[in-house]
Amino acid sequence: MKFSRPRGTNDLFGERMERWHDVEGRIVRLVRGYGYSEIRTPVFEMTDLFIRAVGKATDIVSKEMYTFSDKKGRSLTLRPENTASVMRAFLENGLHRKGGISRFYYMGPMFRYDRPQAGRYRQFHQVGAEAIGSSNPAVDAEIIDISLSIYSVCGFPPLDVRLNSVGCPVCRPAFKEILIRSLAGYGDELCQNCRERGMVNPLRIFDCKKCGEVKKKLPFITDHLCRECGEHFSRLQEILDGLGIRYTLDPLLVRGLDYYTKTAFEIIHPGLGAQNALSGGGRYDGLAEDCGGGHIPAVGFSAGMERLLETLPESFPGETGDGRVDVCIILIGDSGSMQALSLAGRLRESGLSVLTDLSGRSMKKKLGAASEAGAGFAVFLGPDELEREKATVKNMMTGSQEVLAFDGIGPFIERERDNRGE
RNA sequence: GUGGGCGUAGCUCAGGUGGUAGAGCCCUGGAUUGUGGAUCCAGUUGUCACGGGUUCAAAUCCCGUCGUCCACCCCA
Repeated sequence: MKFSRPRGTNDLFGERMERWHDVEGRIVRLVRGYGYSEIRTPVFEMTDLFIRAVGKATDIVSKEMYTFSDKKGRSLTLRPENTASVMRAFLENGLHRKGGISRFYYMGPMFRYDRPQAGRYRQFHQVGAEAIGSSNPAVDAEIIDISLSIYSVCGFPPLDVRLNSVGCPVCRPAFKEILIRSLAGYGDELCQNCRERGMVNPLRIFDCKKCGEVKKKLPFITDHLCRECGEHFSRLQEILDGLGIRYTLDPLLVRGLDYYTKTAFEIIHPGLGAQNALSGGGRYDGLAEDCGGGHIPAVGFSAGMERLLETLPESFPGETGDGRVDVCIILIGDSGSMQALSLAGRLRESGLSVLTDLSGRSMKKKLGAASEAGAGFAVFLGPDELEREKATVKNMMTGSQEVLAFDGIGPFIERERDNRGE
């Protein structure tokens, strides 16, 4: 084979594709139940949007973007995440003028140039939701509630939410100062990497897996939040408590995108290996302004589809399973293709899903394939039938069969299925 | 970007210390001339990832490349 798929991408088909659809369907029903409507934004945007929104110094922007120039020399980038696009679309379409809270969900491919690994791909898929236009911590709670429910509707046992507040432009810079001062005392104990990034973004040290000992001794941002952030955070916890939503406070939790303010959360799963985050999200009250809009507070989350599918529990209540095809029309002999297709069309009009087998293989193979496709009925069309303008209909369950005129096949199948109480 | 394991049939994998490739599943045909899920019989399937080197001889040893998996890192 001359061509292979680009590194870190996947071909989706067969059972996996079916399960994907099933999961997507459940999630869509769920979020629509919360009043969220779908938004689809382009898979590529002007590069500057991501630089401004996600942050120049983040790993995503500095080394993971698929950036290219179009024929007019404009710099475009395949979206590494979707929140920036949703905010851009929100502002560009003047949706801020509608007032109230705008609630959107999205699903689709994202692109990051990373070394592929368990649960990490260069093209991966996210489903997420954004609630734009409110600073009420109750909306944060709604978002956390939804992101947890995604897993419960897919049959997951209750998962752990790690929760933190990352402050805002008022308190975070002050905390950074405190942190940097504190870090100075532990210079030799930090790993090489952390010593370097300590200058650029000291908060990221909390992400490091090696510097565990030092992390415990550092000050926590939650002890240094400004009045507004502190109140928001404690109010959120009250609401979550009241709703019975369980969470674990994690003062070490930080987010890798610069736009986050106040609430930050992550849902993790132990079965994923190193890439253990199933979903993550938080508040981004400054993003609208970064994108050239006014002050518009917002919260959202995003979940990785591949990671969800890879950890889907055995108990996943899969949809009906078999029976995807109602009827298989089996042509016998080498004439009559047209009649077979025409009959299939008629049956489809009556609402049945129909597969045709016009291959020259053996009867045994054709019936076997029909059975595997889950067909409840096989319709034989051979020289005898064609001559009499009839077809033999076989009930695959009972094995009984009858010769019927073309017009009678649809009603017959319906009757047979009713008898079975379907 | 760094490190390690692995690349043999469509799939899962055998192929001690070098001698030109195998099994199961799948697929196809038959036993059953136009009737499935079982059984039995027969058959097809390969640039042994790619390129180079060592050798009379390489799937096997060496080097490189690519892919894949895992970890670092990062994050969904």
